[in-house]
Amino acid sequence: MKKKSIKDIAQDLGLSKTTVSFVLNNKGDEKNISKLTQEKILEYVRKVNYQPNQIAKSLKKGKTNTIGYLVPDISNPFFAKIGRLIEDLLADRGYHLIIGSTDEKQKKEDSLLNMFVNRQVDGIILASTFENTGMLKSLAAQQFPMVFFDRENPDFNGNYILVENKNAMKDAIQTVIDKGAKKIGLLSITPDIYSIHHRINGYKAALQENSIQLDTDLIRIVDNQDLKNSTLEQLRYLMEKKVDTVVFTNNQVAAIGIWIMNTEFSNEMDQIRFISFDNLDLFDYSQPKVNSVAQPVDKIAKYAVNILEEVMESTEGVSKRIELKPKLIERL
Amino acid sequence: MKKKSIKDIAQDLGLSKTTVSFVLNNKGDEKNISKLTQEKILEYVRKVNYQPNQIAKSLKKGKTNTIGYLVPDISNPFFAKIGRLIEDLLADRGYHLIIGSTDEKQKKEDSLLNMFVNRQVDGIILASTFENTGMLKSLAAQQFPMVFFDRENPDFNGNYILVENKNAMKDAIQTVIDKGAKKIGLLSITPDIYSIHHRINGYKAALQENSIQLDTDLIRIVDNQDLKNSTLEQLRYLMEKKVDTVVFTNNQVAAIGIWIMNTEFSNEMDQIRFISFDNLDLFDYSQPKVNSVAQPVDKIAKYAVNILEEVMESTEGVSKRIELKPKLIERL
DNA sequence: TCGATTTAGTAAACCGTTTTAGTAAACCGA
DNA sequence: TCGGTTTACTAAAACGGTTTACTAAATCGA
Repeated sequence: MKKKSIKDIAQDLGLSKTTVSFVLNNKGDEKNISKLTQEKILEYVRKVNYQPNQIAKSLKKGKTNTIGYLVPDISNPFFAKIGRLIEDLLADRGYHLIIGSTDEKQKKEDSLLNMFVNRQVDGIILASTFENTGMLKSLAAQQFPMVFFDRENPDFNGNYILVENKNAMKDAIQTVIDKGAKKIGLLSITPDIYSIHHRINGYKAALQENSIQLDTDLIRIVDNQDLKNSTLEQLRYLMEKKVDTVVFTNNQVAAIGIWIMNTEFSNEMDQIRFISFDNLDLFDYSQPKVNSVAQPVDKIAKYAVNILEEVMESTEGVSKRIELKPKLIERL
Repeated sequence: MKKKSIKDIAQDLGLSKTTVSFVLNNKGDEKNISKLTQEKILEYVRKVNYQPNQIAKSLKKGKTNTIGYLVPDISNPFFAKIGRLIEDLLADRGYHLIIGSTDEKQKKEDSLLNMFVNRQVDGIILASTFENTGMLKSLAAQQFPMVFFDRENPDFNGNYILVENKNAMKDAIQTVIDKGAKKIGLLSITPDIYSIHHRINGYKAALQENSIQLDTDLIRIVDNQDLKNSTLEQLRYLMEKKVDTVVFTNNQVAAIGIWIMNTEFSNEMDQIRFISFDNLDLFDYSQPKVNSVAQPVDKIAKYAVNILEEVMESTEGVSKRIELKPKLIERL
């Protein structure tokens, strides 16, 4: 018994496809289909458990009720959590999520964006690398519904859900300076990412406000291609320089960094303070204690979905920029 | 400049849709389209950056190149990680992932499965709750390509990628018994989940093999609806009973459990050993040390994709059951 | 040079919906 | 009883591709 289509149902009942379609879309009354016929159709449909083919529907309507979620890595707890929140918010509105992880690679990002568009997604929520934005520019030119989060490209007009990276980082660092920190090292992935760039600016601002001489040697960038070894190397450098504080600019370096501290430099741990942008569950357990900046993931998800919805509905281009305040969690 | 369709291209070039379609699908030579015409089409297509409408393609071909990924919670690190691995494996084969989180709720699971089917996904990879499997049974009856992982329903014939829950749990508990553990408590989410059930059986088997009297009072089940408070309550009970070891049956209870231990029972921590099924990053940092059972996520993903591919290609029903060995990580 | 074959294409049906533009019959008021 | 309105429905086009079944012209072998 293969799947029934509207055509089959119409045939079985001696009616036209049109009539069946009207009734199934609750337009029976509006279109003057008799109660009797309506009931007949609905009952039959129930009986054979008819399920409409969404693909056919999408083709005709030009709407797939699918949203693309494009992030560097869906298994990164930050992106996974926001993904889940967005999933729930969208499900209530009848949308579902198709995912793509870019690994911060521009080529992957382009090809995934292309994939999304070919699949006729109704909108995209994304944390873009903003490298070589050809594809994005073309989408923006067509007014394709998109909402960016986590990262910004100021040259690029669009909808942004961001957090106050600079200020939050500055405040976080102030907490350790208040406790006597003098030599503060920083460990980061590439500052090409806009949010990271701003966090580093926050670091610099904190030093300046406290009249601590900036030593650019203490800003260590790890190699994304070889995160583990590179982090070890850079941490070793900071340890040799006898820093009293290590600042991580995102959860990725923080997780690996603390793991390496625990395994390689466990005897120096108690002299050092840690700060991380992004909160991780493990900070609630980790030896050493870490002061962290927790991003307001619920709000990010909520704004992203709301604004995307707005963009999809409006005809003229929407362009909003929302900057949320992260929460500082002090554990030191 | 709106999107060009094959029809537009054919018109622009004074050719038929058929010819254009043949060339775009690399059937030019096979279908005897002249090199000249082929080149003309390809060049024009490149120039206007034509992108085929996948929805139309899917409708005609009855194939969407989309796989459903159905799990209790995509933001659970275990499911997020496997999701990411599957995403990559499938991307190589031209497939993409649409996701759904069930929160272990049968109703959500059913409606998401339904959604997947309506959207004509080509296959589903899922960790099912196996509660009230009406929808699943009907899918299985239609030979719908599905691969289950993490959970099993022995009444239910299908493809399973599992881990040796019972043995792995037994071995993990043996490590603490060898170090002198006598009174071992267990904290778990509902044992209705098959994998959890087996892990608890492993616990029982370990006690039996070591002639430790099973005290069912030390098996504490937390309330899924109110995880935090319930875990606190159950841990308090175990502390009062003066257990020397606490066993967590999955990452969820482990994460919350250890957090509560750290905050509420920090002074009793050093007398207690911990075991967790599922490894978490935080175990590499956490005070106390935790012996954990790490699931072979790479293998799970690889097998899931390979077998799903096999099922999708074969006409007669495939039914495989693969049981993988988890890795015991000793930190105590 | 003639019939067969090859070359280079095309028209139209189809996938499963939605939607526009109808129509035939019943009803209704004057 | 006749024209208009309402009721209850339908045929066919459309969405954007793929595929089957054709055809006209060129080429080829004997």
